[in-house]
Amino acid sequence: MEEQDIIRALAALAHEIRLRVFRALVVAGPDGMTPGALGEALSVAPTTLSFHLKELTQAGLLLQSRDGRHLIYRADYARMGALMAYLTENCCRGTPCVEAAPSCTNC
Amino acid sequence: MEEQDIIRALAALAHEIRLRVFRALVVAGPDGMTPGALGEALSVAPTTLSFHLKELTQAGLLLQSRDGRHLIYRADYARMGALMAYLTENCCRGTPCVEAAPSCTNC
DNA sequence: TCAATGATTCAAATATCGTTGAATTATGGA
DNA sequence: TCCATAATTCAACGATATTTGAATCATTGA
Repeated sequence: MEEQDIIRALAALAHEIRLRVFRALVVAGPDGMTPGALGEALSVAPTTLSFHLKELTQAGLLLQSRDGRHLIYRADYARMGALMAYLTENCCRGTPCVEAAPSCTNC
Repeated sequence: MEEQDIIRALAALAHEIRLRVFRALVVAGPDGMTPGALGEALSVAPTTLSFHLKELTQAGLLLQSRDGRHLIYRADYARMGALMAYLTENCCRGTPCVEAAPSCTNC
């Protein structure tokens, strides 16, 4: 991932609705969720949700597919992994960082 | 870290200048850097840099101290670690995530 | 105390982001 | 084909964020 891709992904996640949408989809797993289900679960208007789903998708964090008249959004785990790797790469160059991020070992 | 803290930190990092400033300070380590040195290294005007340093500091990602007439900024590794932990916490709930983020094991 | 240096704050202009309702596209079933 | 459903796109408005030069604050050394 290039610097601009990282910035785009960070910007996409740096919004209350989008962060909640992304987390909901991470929890939902491979089955993903429809905009209708997400909108109901998070109490977000269809138009507003559509705008944010587009932002997340264009940032590369979500994958979209269709099932009949439903669209299905899923978290792109590989992309999230790449973002984590980029941040971790810089985070772990110095000694203090290793001590400060012990949770990384959970992976 | 609360959701709002996470959003603030992500928003702070989601900007070209601020991401470069933060990375420069991570590389600089405990000694930190002055705004003058950062401005020269990254070719950013003093006023603009000051604005972004304030953003990063208020987001909790930087620590500020004074040495004579120089200010010294340092990356807050603990905060960065907490941010990584929050993202990792959600990232690692499902199986796909573990496979997608192998670099986490470098920590 | 005064001048010089390092850095920030302020105010104004520009650019970008976020929300909303109305209109539009896509699909499935009668 | 026609209607209902699921979701998006469009346009306009208001809210935020970013940049810039001028002014201000803090500190050191003469």
